[in-house]
Amino acid sequence: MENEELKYHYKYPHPSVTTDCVIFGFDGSNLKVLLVQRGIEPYKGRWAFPGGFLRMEESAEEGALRELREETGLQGAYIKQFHTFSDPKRDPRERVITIAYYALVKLQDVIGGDDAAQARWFALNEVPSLAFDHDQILRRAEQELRKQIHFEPIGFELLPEKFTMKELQQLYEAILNVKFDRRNFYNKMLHLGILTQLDETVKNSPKKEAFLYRFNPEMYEEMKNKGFRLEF
Amino acid sequence: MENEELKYHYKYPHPSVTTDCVIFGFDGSNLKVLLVQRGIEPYKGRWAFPGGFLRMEESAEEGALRELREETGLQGAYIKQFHTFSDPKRDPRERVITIAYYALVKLQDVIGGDDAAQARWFALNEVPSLAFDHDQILRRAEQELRKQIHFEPIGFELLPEKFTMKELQQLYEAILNVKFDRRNFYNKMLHLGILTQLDETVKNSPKKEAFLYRFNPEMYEEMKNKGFRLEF
DNA sequence: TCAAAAGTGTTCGCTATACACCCATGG
DNA sequence: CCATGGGTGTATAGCGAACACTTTTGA
Repeated sequence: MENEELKYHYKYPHPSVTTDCVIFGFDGSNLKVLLVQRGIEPYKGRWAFPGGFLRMEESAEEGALRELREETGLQGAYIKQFHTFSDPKRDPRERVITIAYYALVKLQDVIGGDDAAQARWFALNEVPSLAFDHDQILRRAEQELRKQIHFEPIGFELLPEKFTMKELQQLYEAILNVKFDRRNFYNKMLHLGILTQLDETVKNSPKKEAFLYRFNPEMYEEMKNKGFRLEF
Repeated sequence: MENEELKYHYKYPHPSVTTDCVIFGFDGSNLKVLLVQRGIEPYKGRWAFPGGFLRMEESAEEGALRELREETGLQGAYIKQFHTFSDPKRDPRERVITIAYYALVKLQDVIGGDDAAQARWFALNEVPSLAFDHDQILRRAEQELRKQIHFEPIGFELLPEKFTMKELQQLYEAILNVKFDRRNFYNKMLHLGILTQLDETVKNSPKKEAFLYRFNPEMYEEMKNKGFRLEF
């Protein structure tokens, strides 16, 4: 018998279970996703999301965080489970169910941290055709991110500690795929009370100096208890 | 060797995968969930959600629909996947990952359809302590249902074809756990344009006759394309 | 005839939107 | 000195929340 390595036995067939992680980043203007290039068949050479098999002693969330750490060096990023994909034919080799997460990371945290070569950031509108059903997973991730941002200021996970109002606006515009009036966006955000204006300013390149802001988590918690929604 | 029945072999350990279905119904006043009583250990005698092992040739959605049909006789109900629970210790016997769905059903469709005895409707505030991590699953299902109803008029899945405005209001109040001004609720719903007022009236029991309404899916589709949100 | 439930309308205030103005800086 | 970008303010319209009135029916 050829199967001496197959030492785990079950009465009924069991699927394999993986986690996949759609990693979103923001470069100041556009949303990006981090992809890795597959080195083996199937779909060798095609790009895909970082991910891998779930270990027996870890939860899906722990598994997703572990994969994230292994493939990008990121520790304790914000991740959110958004869907489990279970089409019996989604992997040509065997039955594989994947629990999909999206991660929101600060771009500068991961630049250089990736093992180069096989990992690359892609702008959302430049993503090539992906391995497996990852095209579908990406569409779903975008959709869920868009929904999520109506309820929680998760956008801040994508920005550096200090950021300008313009960057914040461009982030929201990139996620929601709309344009806002600059002045109305300023007013709305300031009146929400979840931003702290810093004394520092920065002149990114253009003409006038711009204030830096910081996200204020205490304020946010306070407002969430009173009940509030981020409207856009 | 004692394990002649264990005819499925793998190189690495595989978890079991199940689907569980939180079935919501509405009796005109309160939200209810359909539970089944466990006949075997572990948690024998405790109540739990209908569910079972996923077959290798079906997707999770197909599996959830199959379980729903087998346990309640319901065909083609509205179901929605909302979370996958993967705590390694959530089942004391072995590693079991469950893909959880909630179903919205019209109460009268299932009354009598259940195999009696071991299936029962519980009002949400009368649910006993459940088997496994099903308490947690229920809390999460309620939460996700509440979120979902802001984006889609899924409430109509819980109502009969024809319903009164009061019933619709009580449904929203039950899901969101708030109270609305009756007159404002009328105005808002009518102006939304997704209701069709019928000529028929009904006097449920009280004093005056009440109009019946029907949900208008075409209108809804049209409005969804233009972009709209159900606000509450 | 009175209380309860249902249908319709009115008013007020907030806020989202559209838009105007001033200031600072670099070419 | 002017074009560009950043910060702040104002007016209007629309909508949600609060509330009033009328009608019907059963006790």
